[in-house]
Amino acid sequence: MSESHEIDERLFLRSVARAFAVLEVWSAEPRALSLGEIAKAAGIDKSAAQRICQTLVGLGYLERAPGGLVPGKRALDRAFDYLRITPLIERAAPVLATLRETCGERVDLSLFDGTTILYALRLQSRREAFFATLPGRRLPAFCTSGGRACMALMSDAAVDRLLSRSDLVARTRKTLTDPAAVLEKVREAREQGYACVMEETLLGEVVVAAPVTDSAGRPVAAVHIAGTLAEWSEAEFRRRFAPHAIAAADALSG
Amino acid sequence: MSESHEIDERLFLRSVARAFAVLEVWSAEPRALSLGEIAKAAGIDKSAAQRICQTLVGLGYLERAPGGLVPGKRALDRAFDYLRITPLIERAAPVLATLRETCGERVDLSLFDGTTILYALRLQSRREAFFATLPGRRLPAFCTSGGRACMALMSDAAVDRLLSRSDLVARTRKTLTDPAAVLEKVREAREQGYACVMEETLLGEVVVAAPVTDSAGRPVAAVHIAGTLAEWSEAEFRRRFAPHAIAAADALSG
DNA sequence: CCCGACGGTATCGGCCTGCGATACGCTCGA
DNA sequence: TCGAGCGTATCGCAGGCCGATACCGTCGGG
Repeated sequence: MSESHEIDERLFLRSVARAFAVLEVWSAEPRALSLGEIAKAAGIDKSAAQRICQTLVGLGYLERAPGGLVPGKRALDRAFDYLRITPLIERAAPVLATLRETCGERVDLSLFDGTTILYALRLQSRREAFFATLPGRRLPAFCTSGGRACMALMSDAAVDRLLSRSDLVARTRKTLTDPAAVLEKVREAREQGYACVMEETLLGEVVVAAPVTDSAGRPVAAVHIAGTLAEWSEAEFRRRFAPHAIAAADALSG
Repeated sequence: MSESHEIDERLFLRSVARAFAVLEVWSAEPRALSLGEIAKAAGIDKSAAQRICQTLVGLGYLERAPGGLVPGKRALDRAFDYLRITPLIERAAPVLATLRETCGERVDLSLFDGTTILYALRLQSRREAFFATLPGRRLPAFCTSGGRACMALMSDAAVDRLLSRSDLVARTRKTLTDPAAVLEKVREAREQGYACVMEETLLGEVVVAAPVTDSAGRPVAAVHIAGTLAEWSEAEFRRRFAPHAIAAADALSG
């Protein structure tokens, strides 16, 4: 995913890393897990798993449940800290609310992180029952509208590097997995100022997205507007909503 | 806050606990922090803070920012794991969406945790711009509608214990801080099946809440409906929305 | 019925890892 | 020109963590 910058291993705390490796087990296996399962999935022995889990339960980051252990409520506190401290989130909330009212479709703010995007704010549309539309969801950048919008602000070489580090696996039968094809879409987004993705993460879904930059002009996030092909044609959706996405993203940039 | 169950200290990993102590520093000091500040706030020396922060940056749980370090995006992934695994959240999402449509006011699902409640799902009303209405926010149980609704399902003795462990500090000039007065409100909630709190956490705000139980009948969460006194009288708000809160909470219980 | 596999729990000696004192170069503002 | 911060880097000692091992339940199958 994102290895940040090769950390000096002399200052690396193995026990801390193993504790987080334990917490991360549930992202691949979302159910109550036993000590043995945790140990195997995290690549540690049962003794270490025992010590780590006891500690994490004591701290509230894991909870005992019928059938084993599950993530604890403390995880929500840490996420809240992140959302509260990040100025972009605070600025984006009212902008997205307005956008949602104007457009009537689902609008999202996603954060650009390495080879992925991460939904931070999501305002569902009235008609769509939100299921699995929770903040914190992470998707690959290469096949999402927000990801491509962000890539559009990078050089072709940087886009190539990102794509080469990505796991280019198709999520639907329409997902583009050829790096050259993705790059072509990124170039189109660069020219238009927004990206449009059709059914590449969810069949029947059309999404336009515009990039949000930091003060140095680097892409850090994207504003998405998502609709369904049951109600819109691609051309009509682009024409109608792309300008709004761009305007909102601009308001949040810099 | 919630010490769960006194953990065997022979199996307690000090280095892991210190790493989380570092992460938790930002909940009291929501801004970019330097190593020295982190060390002082977490009660460790600068060397330990250096090693822990290097490790957490490498793992993505902290990020470098102008002026110091801030929480990292990985926190959102862990919160997502929690929300995805907890069956109550999944069941609650469509119920709250319907409730939001029916009532037109802000509706929340809060989780009952020790002496506090924790907002897990929040659907803002159309007219209110949401600011600081993020999931993950934690409030004391004693002065919130959801907290009192949950306490109503406990024995008086258990409520007393909870109140004695709580920090009974007023949030507004209307907050009840006398344990006996709070207990009286809890008894009222026990009789009525829901709690109503007026301006005790936010001036001008009225909230009704009903408790959600697990299969053993223990309170685990609450459904809130919140409005403003600019639009509603207490009596009218209770009459109109309490039945909906109770119905939704019942649907999620057991 | 007894066994083996699995659950969680507990113990312990030894080694390696994390500890914390210390020092360095840098950028501020006084 | 300081001194107080900042982040960074080093290093020997000590003791905290490691992981093998064992224990006691509860299953379900042979």
